[in-house]
Amino acid sequence: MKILIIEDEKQLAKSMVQFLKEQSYLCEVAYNEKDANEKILLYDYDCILLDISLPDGNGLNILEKLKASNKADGVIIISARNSVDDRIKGLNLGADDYLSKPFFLPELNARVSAVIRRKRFAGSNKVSYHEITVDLLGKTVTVNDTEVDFTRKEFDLLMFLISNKDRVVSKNAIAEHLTGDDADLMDKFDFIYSHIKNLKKKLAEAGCEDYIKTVYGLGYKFST
Amino acid sequence: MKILIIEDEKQLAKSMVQFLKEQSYLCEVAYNEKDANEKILLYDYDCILLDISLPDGNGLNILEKLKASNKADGVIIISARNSVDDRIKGLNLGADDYLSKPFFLPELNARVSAVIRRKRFAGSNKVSYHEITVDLLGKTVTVNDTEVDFTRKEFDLLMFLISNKDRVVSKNAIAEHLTGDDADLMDKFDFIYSHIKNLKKKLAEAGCEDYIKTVYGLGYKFST
DNA sequence: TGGCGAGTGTCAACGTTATGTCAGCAGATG
DNA sequence: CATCTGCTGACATAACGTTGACACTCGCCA
Repeated sequence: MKILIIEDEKQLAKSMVQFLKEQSYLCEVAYNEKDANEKILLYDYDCILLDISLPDGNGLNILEKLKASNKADGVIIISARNSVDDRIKGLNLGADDYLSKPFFLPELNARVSAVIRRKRFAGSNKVSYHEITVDLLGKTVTVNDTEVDFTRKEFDLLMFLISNKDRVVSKNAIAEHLTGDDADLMDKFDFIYSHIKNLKKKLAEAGCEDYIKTVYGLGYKFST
Repeated sequence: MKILIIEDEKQLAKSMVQFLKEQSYLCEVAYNEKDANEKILLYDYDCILLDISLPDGNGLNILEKLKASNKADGVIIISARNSVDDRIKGLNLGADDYLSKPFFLPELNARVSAVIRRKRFAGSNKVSYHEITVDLLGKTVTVNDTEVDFTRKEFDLLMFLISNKDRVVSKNAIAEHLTGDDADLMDKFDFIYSHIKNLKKKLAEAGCEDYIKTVYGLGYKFST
């Protein structure tokens, strides 16, 4: 189990490392954004402890990058107790959890192991549904062994629907998922209608009709 | 999405309910352990907000019971800032998250939706009653393996009746449940007659007659 | 740099569905 | 029987979803 600690307070970072090592985790530390980005490229961590308030840039930037490359899973945000907004932004950006400074080390441990436990059940890089296969890493979709082109938003939307197959996803959830956290878009659903429309169209052209069902008053559901 | 709030400070409970209702969650409140245990038996909640320090017994008891009956998933512990030990105990007992008092309501919301989002990946959520099966996530109802279409209100109503099976539910309770908190509708029952009528009709068409019984002067009862 | 084009979000008009209201009738109650 | 409660179908309308056309943005390449 490998953990990345992104934290500029060296003393704190040190004691975290020491403590987590005792729990037999492998730890690496990044003291700034640049450092962190490099490490993230090099290795897939099981858990990332991210201090939101770094000196050389907001930690949210890192989180955004993580999310963009589908690695935001397993991130625990660490923040000063008063920056509630950042924490909420972080959670909405896909962070798994957060911890307020100052915290107790046993608490850190409880959270880290909870996150790792959770990630185990997350699964692989390909998601299939009948004749549709989505490759998360390659960002491609194949229907009956033919590759179909989707734009990025369409891809994200399809992903989101498929990974929630047989469940109704609310438009709120979709908006949240597609925009990250663009407050302006959160309560406007027109753009969702647009994407749903395009997605349905492309799927239909590929021979997949009626997979996306609208659930009146609630949202959409991917099912047969 | 249904949330149970276990909290003895009535004023706080009230503002939580108000806020969460705005986010379109259905809320119920229990002010003490006894009350809480009863409600937990009656319904599967999507999320339980549990104040650890209740007057009539430690909230951890409730959590232990929840865990014993496999319902600890989705519990968010609420505790006074200083009782760190309780929080750690809670997390180790399987609670999903915690929140320190005092907290900001948007933070509550972020955590609740995170917990619910997480639960989505746990597996489907179904409730059965004889030949009727209700899929809460898929928002579908199957009767003898045939899917039956219900509108949202009908679905909610059916859910409410089933989750109170064998008990008389007053029209007041139904109105409260269906409208959220629309004061205009609270004392008008015509719309309930309407929904009951439609519900009965659709159930009858699917082969389920006489499940919904009228209790003159009191309300309705779902039973065989 | 400036212009092109795909990708995204906005909008208005329209079709669809759900939901509450009502008036009158039916059934229960005492 | 008088009264109160509940049932029903028809209806208005508000909420919702769909569509196509369009405007804006942003990366890309000349």
